[in-house]
Amino acid sequence: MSRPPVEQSGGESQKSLPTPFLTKTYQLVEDRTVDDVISWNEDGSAFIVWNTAVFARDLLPKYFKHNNFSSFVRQLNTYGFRKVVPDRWEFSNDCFRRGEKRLLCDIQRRRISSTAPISPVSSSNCADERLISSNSPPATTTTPHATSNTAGLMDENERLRKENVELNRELSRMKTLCNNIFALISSNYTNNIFGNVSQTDKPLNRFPEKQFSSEMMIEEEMTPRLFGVAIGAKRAREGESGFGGRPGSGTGTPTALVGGEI
DNA sequence: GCAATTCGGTCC
DNA sequence: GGACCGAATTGC
Repeated sequence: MSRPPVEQSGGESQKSLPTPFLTKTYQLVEDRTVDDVISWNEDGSAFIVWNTAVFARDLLPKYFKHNNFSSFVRQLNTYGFRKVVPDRWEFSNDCFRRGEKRLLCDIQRRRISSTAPISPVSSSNCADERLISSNSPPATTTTPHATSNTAGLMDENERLRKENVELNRELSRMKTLCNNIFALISSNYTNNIFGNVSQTDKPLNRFPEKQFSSEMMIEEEMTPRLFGVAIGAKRAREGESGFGGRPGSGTGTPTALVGGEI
């Protein structure tokens, strides 16, 4: 573990070499022997400092000339890293990924105290991507520097278009899933409130008989809900005045349902 | 000259 | 209060 990295002085240098900070940080994250202190996240898109105290005390001095965690974080911010999870020290940069060390070359330190504005031509560099898009993934196999010309921009545009289609598809799936959840909750809730419909033949994982259309989804969205159940909406049943029971009193509480298999 | 480090400020 | 940034300082 933990030999301080050797500064690259030669090798493949048609690109600008990553700065020592980036290479050292990458080695730190890669070092499997300190995974309990700092490691990649599950998908390798970010790294996590699990123990900031140990990290600052034991690891920082080995790689840097200080043991100040806030200085380390300051450096990360300078290189465009973002803290991505509120309750833990997980930092992400689109060009800082497991197994993609060569992408480090595309991370650029933000200019400080210079009067020169950020170059508009090289705005596709990952370090500045936050100015444009906070979490778009890096270009896959094409060299990121190619995006500085028109063809590159068109490629990027096409890639984003495809990504957009895929995300819309995902959104649609999620809406359907949510709709099913609402329907399930509503069904169970109704059963609990109105009449003791025989519980024996109403297992929890039974999906409702009725199909939910997109119009119903819109209606659902327009209707105020409590725990996914529309409130203030007309009920088909007579003789009931609004909520007759307490939602929490039944077995169909949202937490119980959501916690289960859908 | 530039990167690294530190301190203090701003913003939400 | 946490996350991030600006600027001054330091060191190579």
